[in-house]
Amino acid sequence: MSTPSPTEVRWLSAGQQAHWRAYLVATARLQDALGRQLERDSDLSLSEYEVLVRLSEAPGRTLRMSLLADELAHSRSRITHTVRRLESAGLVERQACDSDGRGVNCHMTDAGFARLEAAAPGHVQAVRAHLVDVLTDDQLGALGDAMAAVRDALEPA
Amino acid sequence: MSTPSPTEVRWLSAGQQAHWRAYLVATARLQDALGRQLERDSDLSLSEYEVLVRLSEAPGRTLRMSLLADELAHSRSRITHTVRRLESAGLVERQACDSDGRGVNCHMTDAGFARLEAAAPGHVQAVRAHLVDVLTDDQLGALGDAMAAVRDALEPA
DNA sequence: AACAGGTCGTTGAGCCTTCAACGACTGGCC
DNA sequence: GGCCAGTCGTTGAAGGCTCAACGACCTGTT
Repeated sequence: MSTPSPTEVRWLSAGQQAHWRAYLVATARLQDALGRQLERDSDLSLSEYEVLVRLSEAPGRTLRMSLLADELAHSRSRITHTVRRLESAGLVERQACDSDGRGVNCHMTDAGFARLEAAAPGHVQAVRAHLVDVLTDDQLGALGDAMAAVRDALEPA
Repeated sequence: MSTPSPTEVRWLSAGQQAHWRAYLVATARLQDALGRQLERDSDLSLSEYEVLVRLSEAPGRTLRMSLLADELAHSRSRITHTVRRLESAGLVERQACDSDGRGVNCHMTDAGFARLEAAAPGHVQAVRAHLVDVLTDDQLGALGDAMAAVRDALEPA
């Protein structure tokens, strides 16, 4: 046989499909609720918040654009746009990268840190209310392990 | 005490945070990969695909707009826009709703069904490759149960 | 030293979603 | 019957993300 026969489609079982759809709906509702809470209480989008969190943990509160993109699994273009908004809000500033002329360092300002400090409690509270406190410790652990496997299987090839 | 003291913030433990972030990154990568596959192979967005799937399962391949919105956890406005695109592609058509003068029924055309049949194998294959086949049955079950709990806790209040 | 291929970050157009406002209709209540 | 609050679906503007293309820079090769 020169042509490999188009193998039969392996559909999902009823159970698998139910799990998959639970994931889809829950994810949609979760992102909606969290984004809405942040926007309402802190005037930040989820993307902006995530960028601020990573910067707050980085040495010197500074991270290269490409690292931000990789860690958050966002496109470079998306990071550029998000950082531009953060910069025009005074929460972040760009600096040239010493070691690489192409690179751009993103540095969190004091105003940015203060904004994050103000936003974090409400966000964490929402993550608890809608996810962490809804699950048992074992459930959250299993969820995390499964998603870690998915994440690792989807290494940016 | 008339004013309830602002209770201390209950931050996430290191483990909880790791699980939460695994979820965030995996979700971002997963939606990216699935959306890209559908767009590339079938010229459909994920939203459009989801609408077609629900219609294909409905009696008469017809569903009210509000039901579509609720089942998919999408806003009504979003459903309107998605259906408008599907309609102008000839995959769907709108009909008045007999029982409710406000309602609009969305009916899947034969072309729509054919388009879904063509798109489904590749999509299912991608869901398998990136999620189902990456996990054990138990892991997928645990993931589904956890997400079902999250979904139910986030009933559109 | 010059080049080729790759990476980094940006840009602007196009698409999708959100948001607020609206008209049409319904159902309960007086 | 008439009102009134609420639901349904739509609309258009605004905002965020994707995509393709680009200039600048780096690295290894010759």
